[in-house]
Amino acid sequence: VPKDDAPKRDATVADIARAANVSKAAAARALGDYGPVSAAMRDRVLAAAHELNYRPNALAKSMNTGRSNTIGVVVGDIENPFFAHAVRAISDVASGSGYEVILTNSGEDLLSEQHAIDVLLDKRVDALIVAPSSSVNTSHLQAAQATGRPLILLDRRADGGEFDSVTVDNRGAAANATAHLLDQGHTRIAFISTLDHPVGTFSSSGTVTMSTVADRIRGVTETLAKAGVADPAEFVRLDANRRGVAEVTRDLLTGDRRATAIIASDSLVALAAFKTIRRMGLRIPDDVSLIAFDNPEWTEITTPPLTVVEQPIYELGAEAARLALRRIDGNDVDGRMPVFDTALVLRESTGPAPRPVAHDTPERSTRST
Amino acid sequence: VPKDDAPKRDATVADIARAANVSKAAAARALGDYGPVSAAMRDRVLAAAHELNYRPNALAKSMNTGRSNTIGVVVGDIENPFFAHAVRAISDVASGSGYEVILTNSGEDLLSEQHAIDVLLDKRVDALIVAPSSSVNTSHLQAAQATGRPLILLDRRADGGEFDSVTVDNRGAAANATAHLLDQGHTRIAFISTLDHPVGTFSSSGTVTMSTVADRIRGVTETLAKAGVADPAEFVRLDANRRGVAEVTRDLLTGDRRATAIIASDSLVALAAFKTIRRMGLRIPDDVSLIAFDNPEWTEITTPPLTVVEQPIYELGAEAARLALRRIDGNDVDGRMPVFDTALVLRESTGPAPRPVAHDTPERSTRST
DNA sequence: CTGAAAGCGCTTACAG
DNA sequence: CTGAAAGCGCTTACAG
Repeated sequence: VPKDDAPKRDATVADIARAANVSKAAAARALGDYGPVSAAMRDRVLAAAHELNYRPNALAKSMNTGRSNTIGVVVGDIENPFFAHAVRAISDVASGSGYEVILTNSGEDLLSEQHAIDVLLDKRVDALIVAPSSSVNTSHLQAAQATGRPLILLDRRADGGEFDSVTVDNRGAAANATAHLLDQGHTRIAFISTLDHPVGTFSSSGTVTMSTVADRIRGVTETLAKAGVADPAEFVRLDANRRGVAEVTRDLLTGDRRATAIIASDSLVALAAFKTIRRMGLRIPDDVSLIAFDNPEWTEITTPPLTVVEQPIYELGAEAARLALRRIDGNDVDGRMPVFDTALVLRESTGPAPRPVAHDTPERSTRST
Repeated sequence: VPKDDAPKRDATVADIARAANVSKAAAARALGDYGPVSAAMRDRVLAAAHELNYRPNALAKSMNTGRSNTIGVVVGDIENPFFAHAVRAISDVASGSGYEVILTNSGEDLLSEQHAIDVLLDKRVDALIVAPSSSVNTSHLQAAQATGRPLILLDRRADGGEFDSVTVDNRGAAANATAHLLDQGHTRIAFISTLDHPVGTFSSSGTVTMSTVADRIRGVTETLAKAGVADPAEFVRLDANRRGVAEVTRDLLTGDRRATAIIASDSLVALAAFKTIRRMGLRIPDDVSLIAFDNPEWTEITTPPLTVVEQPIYELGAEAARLALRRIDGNDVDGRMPVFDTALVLRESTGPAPRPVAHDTPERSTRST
């Protein structure tokens, strides 16, 4: 059997050194472009490297330098356009500085998130960007931070430590949306989110562990309370993940005390709610007003186009990446917790609240008085 | 200065061995769970590891084992729902087998793609899944394959080698869409794609380097030719990336010989075309029929809902990942080039071709009999 | 079952 | 500028 069969093994510096007839150290210097090498020697080494199809082993390099030029990212759901856009921004900034991104999906599950972070840490990523599924259960975040590697929270804050975070003013955003609806005469304003929340009516915001959602609920309920609405959290629904957005929407819009407006916590929820409203034969905004968090392009071409809360998603991701890079470089960061503003984009899915007359609803009338 | 300051350095097997008073080899065996260890020793080692917050260095492990438990993925654009969905599938399958995904965006740029592949190869990924931006310029793909690591092409084929690929029957899909339009009386059927193609009318399919697009063009033009349409490629437009979908759409729908139907090569193109058509004051499908490749949920809630070519995207990604894993395990694979079927989902954006009367078009009439 | 040694492919001091 | 040696943190044979 001839030995020039298949070159299964990758060429190494040693191979190059041998082929170029120089010491390993010299070959390594020429290849890695560090330390002094004579032009002649460099040429010989590079030629040999090219000849043998040399590819440096980044793993070996990382072991020595202690840096992997990699940023680990953990998001809730890559398929949510919000995260897709943010990840794109992170990738752009990272690769602009010679870093690669390892992406992981937590599915908004705490255990998956913990595992993902462990794996990324084991791979010795230089920094971690994570959208934590819980702002309460943060021992894994603290552990990650304890390794000394930079950790930046994306879109969500967390308790139990001094974490860098890049977020949006969710409370203000929700307050604005709510105020807009109040202006139009709405008081029965629903908020739908797809947390992995126990089925049932929302009781106190103390149980809401995702910071974005907690902030938005606060924005809604505070604004309603200030306007004199008796039970501001009456139409807050957080169990859309378990029950399905469709069912939650249907319930909200059926019965005696039905909601006249819905705020959807992301574009996916808005889409599902929109479909359900249509299927119920209700009109937007005549029967129900609808506001969506996030502003994907399709919200402009529905009938009617959607009123949305636009978030600076790309900036959010880009800033998280920049923060991470600065931390990696050991710089003490000033703006450790930037908070971006949102914009309420008024389109046609919001309108005056329907007059509170009992119209053609097929349910039995059970009003005492 | 006290030395119990900050434990900057990560704990290593050596540290654990020292703390547990055993040999490095024994500690390594207990930690790595390979080789024989007595229960007592294992307990002592594990306790020490826990105490010192030991995290195995996956880099070091990879150097020895030659496997990184990582799959490198290169897509054209993470923000395209097509790729987001496919990547999700890849992640699901990969993490189900203990693999992580390193994601890279090529922006459909050949140089970025080459660079991305180089970096991933240097990081010693165990396999590569790439959606090649060109099926002609494939030297980097051949080089990647020459390293011996599995390479699976996603969504697109490539010349110049025996590449595994997971694709869809694009020719058939386009043919079906075209036939449907022909049935409705359309003959001036446009196809719009956002390649980085030189501005100008499409001439011969030989210049189209992306296999999916080339296949779709073939599907359209062959079907038109078979139906007796004189110049089947007359309304093929591949320069939407440079000129913008809006401008291309406007041109197609203006003038004497205007298109009566448009096939959009992905949901992003469809969205832009839809907007433009509306802005022009044209009705869908009365004035123009529209078919989109891909079936994101929003296509159901536009007015009218879109007729789409649905691709089994998740299956595509999942199968690519499965193929990669099988290749990693050294199994010779049977179905090296699975081709999935698509489905034409009829909704309301396609209808009878408008009667060929000269209506209220504001341009000068320059027909010489 | 346990330990000492060599090696993975690089980089980092340190002498010539 | 050049080379020999040690080391990064593990795993892999190989003797006890």
